[in-house]
Amino acid sequence: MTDEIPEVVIERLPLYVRTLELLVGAGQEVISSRELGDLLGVTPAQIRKDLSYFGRFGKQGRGYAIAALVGQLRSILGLDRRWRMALVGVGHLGRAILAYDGFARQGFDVALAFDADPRVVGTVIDGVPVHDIAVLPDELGRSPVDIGIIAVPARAAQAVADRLVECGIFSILNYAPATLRVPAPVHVRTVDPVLQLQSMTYYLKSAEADPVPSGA
Amino acid sequence: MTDEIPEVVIERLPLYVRTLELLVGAGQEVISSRELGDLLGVTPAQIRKDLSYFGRFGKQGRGYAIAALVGQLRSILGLDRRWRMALVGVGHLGRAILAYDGFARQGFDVALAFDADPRVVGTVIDGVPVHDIAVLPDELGRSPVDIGIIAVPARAAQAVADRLVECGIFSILNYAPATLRVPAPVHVRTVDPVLQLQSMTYYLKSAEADPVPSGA
DNA sequence: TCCTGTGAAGGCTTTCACAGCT
DNA sequence: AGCTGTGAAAGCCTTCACAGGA
Repeated sequence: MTDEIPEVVIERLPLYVRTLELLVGAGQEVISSRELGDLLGVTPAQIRKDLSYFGRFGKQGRGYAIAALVGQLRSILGLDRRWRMALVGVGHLGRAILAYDGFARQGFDVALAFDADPRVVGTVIDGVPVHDIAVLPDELGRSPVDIGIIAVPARAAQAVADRLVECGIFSILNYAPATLRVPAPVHVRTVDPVLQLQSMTYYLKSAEADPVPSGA
Repeated sequence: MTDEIPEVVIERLPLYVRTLELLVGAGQEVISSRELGDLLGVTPAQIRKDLSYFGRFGKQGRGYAIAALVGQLRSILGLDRRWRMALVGVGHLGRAILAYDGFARQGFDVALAFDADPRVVGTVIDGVPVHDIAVLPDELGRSPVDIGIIAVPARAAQAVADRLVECGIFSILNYAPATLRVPAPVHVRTVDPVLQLQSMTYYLKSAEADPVPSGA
């Protein structure tokens, strides 16, 4: 009964949370949709509509009590608990992920790691044990996680995704430059800065051809 | 006269290019919109519609000549040349970016770097000279770049973005967990895996409450 | 027969605009 | 007066469905 809230709305909520938490830290107690919209670069109507999917959090004439709203949104998003993640691939990128403390600071713990290279299997990196990818099902059975992180070469990414799905993983954060096909209930988010650069160049190119974008 | 091609379309083109290049490498010469759609998880109609914004690249009854299509798309996106980038922030993340060869392999060169820390200013990391952020305008005047990469702490990100914009930068790849406000002609793409995790947990949470997603 | 290119339809998302509460 | 919550309108994007070419 996940009553059809548009995915775009869900994807904006973390943005609201982040900015509201900054305001809490700054001591602000109340904010209007207009003010929050200005900070985020979205329209006030969009903020009000988004929030209205989940309840009535505001006070007419005043705005939203920031601390209370943050609490509600964190609870809606499931950010009121910690989440366990398994990392697959401990090459350059995987190691950077293990060394990064930003996930843990936000409640996401990398609990275990996997790799195919026998030279790293059995080691512990930044406190995280590295297992052989072959024992993925065993280890995830013993020590279940909520989220899988893929940090392997593109050519291996689909096979890893398939295995994670087989192990009952429903959420995948994919760092490989590959399009992953997964069954419907599984969610994939891909981190791919090259793809992002490759779409920005379209506008750079157009701008060069037409240095005054307003004209003609 | 950038005749209003929806941004979502532009953002899909690099995806098409990537998959088509894989097929070229595998020796395939022709592909139908249905086949490409299957590989990418999008509808054939969407692929045909997207491509139709730019021309008529297909042959009825046959499909698209892959090599030719890749060439067209790369040219449309501006991927038929190299692009110069400036990195701001050479902390952990910035160094990982400098060490990463994936940008250069795709035609994006980090030409120079900036930081505020006097201990790194003047050094050369992975072949890239690190300048003081204070001389950003001078250095970019001397050695212009097309794209700025922000890899500084969130609290400093907006100020860096403002400076890059002042220096005439129109494209920014932002790794800081911050919402950047920039004037209209400037494009920002943000890389923020935490935000992506924070929206996936919504679905994990719902699934736990309702283990059989299909039921009433 | 197979598949593209494309108007039209359909569906989804954003924005408007205002009743109603503080 | 100020601001929310929300139906309705507008706008945008995707999908349909088919004419027409190979």
